Amino acid sequence: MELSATAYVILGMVSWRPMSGYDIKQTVDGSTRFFWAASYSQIYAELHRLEQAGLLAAEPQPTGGRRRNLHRLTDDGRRALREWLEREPETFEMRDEALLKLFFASASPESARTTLEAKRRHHRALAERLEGMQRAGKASGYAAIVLGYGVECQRWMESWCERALAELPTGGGDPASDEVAA
Amino acid sequence: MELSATAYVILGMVSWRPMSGYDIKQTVDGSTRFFWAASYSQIYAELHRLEQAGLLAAEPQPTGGRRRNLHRLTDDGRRALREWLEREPETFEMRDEALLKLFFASASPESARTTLEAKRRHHRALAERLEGMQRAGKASGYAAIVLGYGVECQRWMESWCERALAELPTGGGDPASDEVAA
DNA sequence: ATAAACATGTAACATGTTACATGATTAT
DNA sequence: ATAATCATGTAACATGTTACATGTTTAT
Repeated sequence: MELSATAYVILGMVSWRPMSGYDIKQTVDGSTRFFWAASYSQIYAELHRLEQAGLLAAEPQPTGGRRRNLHRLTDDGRRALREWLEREPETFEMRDEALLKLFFASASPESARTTLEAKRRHHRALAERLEGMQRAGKASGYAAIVLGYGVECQRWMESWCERALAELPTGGGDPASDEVAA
Repeated sequence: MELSATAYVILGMVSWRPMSGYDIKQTVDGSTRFFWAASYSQIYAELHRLEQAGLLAAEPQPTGGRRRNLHRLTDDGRRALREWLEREPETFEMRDEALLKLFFASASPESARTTLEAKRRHHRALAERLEGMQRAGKASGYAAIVLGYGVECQRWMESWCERALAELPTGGGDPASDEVAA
């Protein structure tokens, strides 16, 4: 049975404690979002699929008249999570529009500087947000290790932008004619 | 008129020189692939759309009986590319399955080490490939700047994995109980 | 001869986002 | 009262991948 990586995000989250779909979304937004996002529609759809596959069990826990389903791992679910953890990670993707713009900047050399400045601001803002989470003691254990990665990675990217800006030729000139050999 | 970022990859590529769809795919695979990938189906579909929108013009250039279309930027196409370059970059995404596995490693603590080792190997291999491209003088100008980013970024990630491995508690113990506050 | 590379496309599928739709509870 | 938050879903759309389909030219 093939599961999407997003399914494993859900299995991993409920391995900590039983959660509702809403809880999962909040926790994803406050943690894995920076290296693995998920929307409500995806979460609720996966939740139903995992239920049907017997990897999760739902317990209705209404608060007054407001319905709520608490999802918990079944034994099969815990086994599936462990098997996934023990397989080699496959997906590593980056989509960085700023890098793309810098790559093609020869079509508008003045854009290189503003693109790099925007990228630097982006990484700084994200780094500060993640540092705030560290200071607030939001994460512990492996989650804290990954949070540390996030902070350092964003700071590295920010400082790279600073270095690149310093090395950029002033006056809008081209850093040698640009091209990639096919 | 809203264009996808992949459309701008195509506009950017043909801004260097007229190319066929096949050329574009080869060049993407040898360059932007690491921060912006594109498949043949996407490229040919976008090519038709850009043609229809008047941003590209196709020139049939068959080699004997083998058909081939050379695509070049129109004035509108060059304008669209420049306008895009001058707008703020928006998309910055990472999908890192290794980080996800590390994040949930408390469900199988022995997996943390093997996940980190796999991630380290991945970054090293990619860094070496990109360094090979640098040595081969594959890129110049802005493309070379971006290639430098790729190399340094992969090396940074590799060295982070080494540090994390060194700090990982031996014997499969948990680095404090893990959790993220909602 | 044969394989690799050149060249263009379609169809089916998978994944993921945004907008829409609904309704309850809690805080101001 | 009213807004924010909790809570669950559907529908339409956008994006992107893989497999399939076809045929030519060049290198071995």
